[in-house]
Amino acid sequence: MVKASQAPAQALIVKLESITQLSKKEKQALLDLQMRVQDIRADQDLVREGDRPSQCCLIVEGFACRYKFTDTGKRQIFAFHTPGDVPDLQSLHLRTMDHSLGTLTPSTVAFVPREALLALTRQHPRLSDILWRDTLIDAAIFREWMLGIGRRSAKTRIAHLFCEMFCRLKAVGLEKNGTVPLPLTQNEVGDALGLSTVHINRTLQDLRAEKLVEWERDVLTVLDWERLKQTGEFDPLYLHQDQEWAA
Amino acid sequence: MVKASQAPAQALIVKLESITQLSKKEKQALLDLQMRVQDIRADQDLVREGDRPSQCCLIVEGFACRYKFTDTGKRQIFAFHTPGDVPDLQSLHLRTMDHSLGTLTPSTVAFVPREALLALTRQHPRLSDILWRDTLIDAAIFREWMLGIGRRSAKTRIAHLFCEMFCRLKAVGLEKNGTVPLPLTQNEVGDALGLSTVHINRTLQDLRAEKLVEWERDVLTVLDWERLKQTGEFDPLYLHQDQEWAA
DNA sequence: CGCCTATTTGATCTGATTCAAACAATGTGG
DNA sequence: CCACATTGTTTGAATCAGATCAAATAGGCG
Repeated sequence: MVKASQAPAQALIVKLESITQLSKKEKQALLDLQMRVQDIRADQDLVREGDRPSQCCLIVEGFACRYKFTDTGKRQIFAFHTPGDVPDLQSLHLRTMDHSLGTLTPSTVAFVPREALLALTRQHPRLSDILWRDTLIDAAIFREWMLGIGRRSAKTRIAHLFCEMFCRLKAVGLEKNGTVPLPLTQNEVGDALGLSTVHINRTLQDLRAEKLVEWERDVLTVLDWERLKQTGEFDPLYLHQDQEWAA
Repeated sequence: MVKASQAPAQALIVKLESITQLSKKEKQALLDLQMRVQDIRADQDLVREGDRPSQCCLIVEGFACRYKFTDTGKRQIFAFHTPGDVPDLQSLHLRTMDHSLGTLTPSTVAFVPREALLALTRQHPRLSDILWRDTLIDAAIFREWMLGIGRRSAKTRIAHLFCEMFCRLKAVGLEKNGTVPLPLTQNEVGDALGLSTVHINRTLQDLRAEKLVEWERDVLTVLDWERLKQTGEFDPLYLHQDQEWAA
């Protein structure tokens, strides 16, 4: 039981340690965090626009995304989330959800009471800073996506997304010789990049033909990092993985 | 001297009080905040991508924006900022700027040392929460813009921006019978919405013809709020002006 | 095997871009 | 106070990146 309830916190620790070193005491505080772990099917909403959640979701395993629909029924995906992420950390300080959060694959999710997290920030100001920092990086990613959607070509956008996901997954130890898990459909990528599925498909064929990446059976393989980076106009600065000031 | 140095903090207080009530002590702490006030010309950068600022900017008067260029020289504006905003509050926890911040009009800006703000968050956890909350609202606005750029038509996007600016300016007391200051060029609006200046101009003519708004000499007049809201698919939820949980 | 979901292809259409130039407003120096 | 420069708005015409519609193919799985 103890073991089972600690694995989830461990995912969070790995994620936060990809940002900065944690003290023994801080790690223990995270391990002591009250949480309810649950396995969830693919394509299930964890929180919905309009909800007033009293808990936050920690992705332990699987992929999730945040999204919202237009009045005319078009979906925009704002972010993809991977193990260790707390996609709705904003619920700590914003009562009502202005968008939804759902799983993309079968996932393990740990629900942490808002009150418990709030108490954590009071008792550990440094952890508070790190969590704040995490939401700021989240925002930086939004901006970068915005730049892509608003000003970059389809090809650049897709290459950029691949670069980003590769870096982020690598940071939490999910990269394995040039390969990361990326269990998304072309439709989902389209909704994330503001493009139609058809156009994603065609552009993907370019990228493949140019031998920059392979993307099959939910696994992304980077064949030529340098050229992919260049094609995607990718500069990882905005991911703030440098760790400075995260102390 | 005292008076002059307090006016700037007052702008911040007004802004934060549009989010939640502040105690006397908290207000005093803000008034005591160390800051250097400066008048700045239009179109000047306050902070640049790559900078490692040791201070944050408080807009006391005027309009500013955050932006970034594509490798091919296209600009995306991420946000417009108005008096009371601290557009680069993220510098509190992210060392390197991943985008730039510049004035749009002649402005008065107060520079607050990062250390002073950091100390403030340590001494006043509730102010810390409110500032964190503010950065989360910032992120919510990014998401909404993303939704617009990715999935909405030009007309909807522009109408939406007008709605948002109207609400935000009203919240800080800058609305005057259906009118708010909006000193932007069509080119700037284009760069914010991911559209060309020409297309902005043509779409604006539609909006005008439909008698939804007037926008002349830097002043936006809303003629038909209900239909403007509807055209812009505008739901102010994402601005989180409700004040709940901001305590 | 047969169902369901995802990918791929083909053909056509369109919202928005681009390029180019005219026009209007505002400010500047002589 | 006017000529002129500068910046922003408006118009027109041609073009294009990406959307849409429709249908075929391919995988995965109970």
